[in-house]
Amino acid sequence: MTSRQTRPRDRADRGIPEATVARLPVYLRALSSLQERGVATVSSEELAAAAGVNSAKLRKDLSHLGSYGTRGVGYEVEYLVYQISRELGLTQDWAVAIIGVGNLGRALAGYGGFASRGFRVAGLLDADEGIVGQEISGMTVVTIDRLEDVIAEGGVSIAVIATPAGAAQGVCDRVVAAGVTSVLNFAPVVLSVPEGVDVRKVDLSIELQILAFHEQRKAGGPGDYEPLTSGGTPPGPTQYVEAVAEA
Amino acid sequence: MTSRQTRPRDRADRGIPEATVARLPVYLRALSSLQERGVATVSSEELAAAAGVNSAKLRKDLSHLGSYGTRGVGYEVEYLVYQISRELGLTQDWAVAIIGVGNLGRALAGYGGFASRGFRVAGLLDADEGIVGQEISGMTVVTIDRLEDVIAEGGVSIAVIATPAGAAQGVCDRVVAAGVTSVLNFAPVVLSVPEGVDVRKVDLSIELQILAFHEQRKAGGPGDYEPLTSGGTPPGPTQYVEAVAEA
DNA sequence: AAGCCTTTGTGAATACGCGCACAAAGTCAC
DNA sequence: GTGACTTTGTGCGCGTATTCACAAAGGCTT
Repeated sequence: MTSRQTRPRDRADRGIPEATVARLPVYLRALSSLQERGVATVSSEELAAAAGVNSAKLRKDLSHLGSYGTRGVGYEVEYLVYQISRELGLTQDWAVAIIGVGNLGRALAGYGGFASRGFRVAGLLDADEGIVGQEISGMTVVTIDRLEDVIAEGGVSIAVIATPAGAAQGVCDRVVAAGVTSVLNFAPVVLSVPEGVDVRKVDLSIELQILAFHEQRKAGGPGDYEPLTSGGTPPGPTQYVEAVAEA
Repeated sequence: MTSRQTRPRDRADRGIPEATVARLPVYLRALSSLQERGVATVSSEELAAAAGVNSAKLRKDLSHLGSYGTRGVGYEVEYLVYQISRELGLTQDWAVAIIGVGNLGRALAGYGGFASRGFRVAGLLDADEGIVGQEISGMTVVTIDRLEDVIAEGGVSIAVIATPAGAAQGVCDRVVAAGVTSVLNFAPVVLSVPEGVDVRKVDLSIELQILAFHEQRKAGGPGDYEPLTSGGTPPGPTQYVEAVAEA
């Protein structure tokens, strides 16, 4: 799961609910796919199926952008693509800096989904001098020392943090000080940022843990194992791992 | 953002709300960090701050697991770590197969957060014969032809799909047929699966698009650009890209 | 042992999101 | 031009999530 850390409330948001915003990219993807197949018009029912959502929800989401459908017919694919892109701000291009060029940073640098949506990688930065200077996906890795320069010169407004956990907060502080107001964080830490800065987090192991929870449920649930002290107070310094084996 | 595709409703869930489940891994991470620093006891206020949530929410979340706190004192870190781990099913270990060993698959294979949470990578698979046989993070990449074998022999119950979009649904069908009931999908497509199978999706470009939306808002919003035909009906086959330049 | 102080656990109020179901609006056939 | 049919846009009710605020519970000091 990913979560927003900042802006718990902000309903001067031009009225578009956060839940809707989160789904617009999904609709956009489905629409692009239809467009490639030469489909000109689509009904809410069809598009909803392609996006994996309820059709009433889809219509309500789209209604927040304005009335772009034709009753009895559906939505014009190309027009809708444009309207959603515009609403999401994808008609302008965004410069992003990727900080941390480990395995994940490399994967991100080569990810095609960025360029195709108007995101331009303005810099790859790393602290490891062994990596600095390497060529990754056609870009040369720059030393972290030049972070502020890269942000200023590239007009970077979004930073992607793919560093180890320990380095993330420090990097975050620096990019924010350099004027970045949106951060996509892959490091497994909760970043703290000043008011007005948006942070979104992607955490691979959290997703797996949520799946494990449901998987366990299907298999019978943790109820198989009784609570240690039935009902009661936390015991002293016990090895809880042993307790599992014992049950 | 990541989203659940299946199980829109399932309130025989032992009563633990989905929103709570999604936060438990975050608490667990914060607690582990405290544990490393040798902290024995933590108040809901402190832990909530570390996890980036409201303290009342934290307490209510934890109350769903039972009463593991001591009034006037707080929660015993080690005990809470154990209880959350147990609830999430992390006290047993889970075998996962990673399908698709591109940049992202490689990053996932080397991700330390898996092993430390009880997730064991039982196989790396790819369709590209040029990659099959390579050694990645101490594992040999196996051909996708042996997918069913790897799943059966490794006792895999969770599949991680990191293939190109076009291959994802096919791979998904195969892993489900082979008995996998939880799928973590990194491919930019909506997977369709039978009832009873959980799918979670992680989409890097969606996260960026959501950030772009908020970033645009801060900068003045898309209202700068007027709707094309003010108020009205979708026009014919126009180049909307031009329309932006014109505004 | 009594009282003060801290912190939990939860009732109650509020906000939010979802999906049904239907009226309004438009198309298409004849 | 008229009527039947399709599909949008949305009012409404329901369940879930979030937050506040406080009583109950326990520890600690004297």
